[in-house]
Amino acid sequence: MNGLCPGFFDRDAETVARALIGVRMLVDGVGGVIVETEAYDAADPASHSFRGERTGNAAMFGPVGYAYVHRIYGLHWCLNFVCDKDRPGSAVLVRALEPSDDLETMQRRRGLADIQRLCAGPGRLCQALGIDKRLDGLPANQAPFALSAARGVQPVESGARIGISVGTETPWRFCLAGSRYLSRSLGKIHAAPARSAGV
DNA sequence: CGTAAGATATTCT
DNA sequence: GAATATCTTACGT
Repeated sequence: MNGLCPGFFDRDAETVARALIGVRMLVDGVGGVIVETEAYDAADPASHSFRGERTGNAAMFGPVGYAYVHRIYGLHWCLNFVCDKDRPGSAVLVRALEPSDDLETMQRRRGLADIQRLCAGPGRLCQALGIDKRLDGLPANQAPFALSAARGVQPVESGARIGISVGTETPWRFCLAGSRYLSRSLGKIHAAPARSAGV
């Protein structure tokens, strides 16, 4: 069952990113409460949709409410939900959640006992929940996904996004205020470390 | 707490 | 063939 209202993902990326804070997300019964998200849209140079539709990001231009899963740095998975039915190419990246359901499975997959860091980051979250390419293009309101609405209004703080080299001035990162399960605390982000790959 | 290094799928030239 | 990337972990201070 899905506790989110029908038009939840119809709205713009910023609104959806904010609304996702406090939502409980499970994949095959494993997961927790979302505490950190980031918004992206087609006008955003940091977004995968910025250069238009390409092979691999088709889900981002598909119907809203679907998952867009991709690999980053060749090693880690990232989970997004497509949103904004009037502006194709918008999505919300799920960056961190507070583990609550089936902790043992997540700890086993991560090989880590520390609850605070189990899902504190996009790659960690995906590893803990077993998210991979199989889930790319699947609807968020069907198995294995299970999303249930947040209880009441959540205190949300916004700040600069992480891990991108452009568009860093857009404060489209959203966190549950005071949560201990964030990937990084707000305000402590030193601007664009960026490129340094090869020597 | 900060800086540095690692390792690979996908995309572009 | 080369460059890029919505990170993570490890280690030095």
